[in-house]
Amino acid sequence: MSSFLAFLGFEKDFEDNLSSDIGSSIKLISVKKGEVLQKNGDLKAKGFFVKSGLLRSYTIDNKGKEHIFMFGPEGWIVGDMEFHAGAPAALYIDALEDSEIEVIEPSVVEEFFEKIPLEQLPTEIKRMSNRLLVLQKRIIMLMSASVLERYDDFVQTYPHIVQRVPQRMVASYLGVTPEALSKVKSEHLKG
Amino acid sequence: MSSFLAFLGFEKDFEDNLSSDIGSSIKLISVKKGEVLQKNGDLKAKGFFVKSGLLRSYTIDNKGKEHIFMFGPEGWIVGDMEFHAGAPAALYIDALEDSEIEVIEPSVVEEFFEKIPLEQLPTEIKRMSNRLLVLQKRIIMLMSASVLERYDDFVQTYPHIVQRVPQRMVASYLGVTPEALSKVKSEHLKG
DNA sequence: CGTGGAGTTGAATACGATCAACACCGGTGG
DNA sequence: CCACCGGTGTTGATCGTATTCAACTCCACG
Repeated sequence: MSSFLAFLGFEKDFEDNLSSDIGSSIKLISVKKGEVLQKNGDLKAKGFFVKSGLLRSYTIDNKGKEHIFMFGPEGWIVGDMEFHAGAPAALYIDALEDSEIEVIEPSVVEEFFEKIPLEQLPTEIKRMSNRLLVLQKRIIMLMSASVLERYDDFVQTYPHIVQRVPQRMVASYLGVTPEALSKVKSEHLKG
Repeated sequence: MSSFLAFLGFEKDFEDNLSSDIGSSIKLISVKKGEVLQKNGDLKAKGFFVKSGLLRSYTIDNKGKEHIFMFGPEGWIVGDMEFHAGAPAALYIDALEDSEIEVIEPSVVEEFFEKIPLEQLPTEIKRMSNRLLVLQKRIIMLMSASVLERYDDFVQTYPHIVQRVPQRMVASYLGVTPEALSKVKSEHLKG
């Protein structure tokens, strides 16, 4: 049984496939680097379970600048929380590497609720609450930590991601420009 | 049945008491304005269901500045997501008004999982996912919206809160200084 | 009255954004 | 093999915005 409630929380579950849980409504696709899976404004946002490769979700503000909301390496589920209301998607989602993706239709979530074994529930709940914790921490960092502190925290929390994405995307995730991150890092080395 | 999974997601549930669900491990307390319910570093963070009054959760950064993470008016549950790991609390929680509070021990969450009626589950899940959506939106706003945009969004989303807390606390929630918010607002009126 | 918290305003400062130039590297094609 | 190119990252100069520090007003409350 894979982590399905995790759809809601983008939780990691490395071991198996979603499709073994719920046969219907899940299809496997291959996407190439740069391919867009979901656009801002799309109706009926979907979930994307990453079997291999790397996705990202992001917004584009009214000045055309990208802001990365999250990265999705193997075993993670990338999705837009707007999905549950059937509301238009707030996030873009595209591939940073060639990837194998299982696409989860919103309707499957309902289906899942009727099928979940009870003993599985606490685990799923913990995974969701863990995601809430991650978002809580991100908000606190954005409000109260310096760029350097946020960068150090990111490197420590996601060391594998740092090596796979260009630095300008880390900057985007941290909420600063690539130039600012570059300068802060070089300042740090001198200090 | 009140919203208990909501503990994880700070969800609102106006109608009834938590204590009717699970007799044990819940105690009712009265706190006065200014009273501190939880400190940063406390072991075993608790949940606080607000029967009446108003709570807030916040951090204090290494320069001594407060940053409000959330407000908790009647019917909301305020808590620190660190609770689930038994980790030290990351947030302070105190009362902005005299309040009646039901204190939820972490152990009760486990107990709840064994008792929840199945037909209640989808509702609880939706509430949790709604909280994830709220946090997602907050992150996006912090990264991509101006102070004025964030303020307008806050007023529209929580009109009742704006009237009950001093403006400096709204500024703290938005991630700016009270002076900056004051100036942005007066600029806006002229324009 | 007087006191303290809240909000506003102004001046100086700090920090990140913006704009521009350049070095570096990895591919591609001549 | 080399010349070219696009993407990336660095650095510098300038600009804009929020922070900081300070003074002042306003009000609620003793």
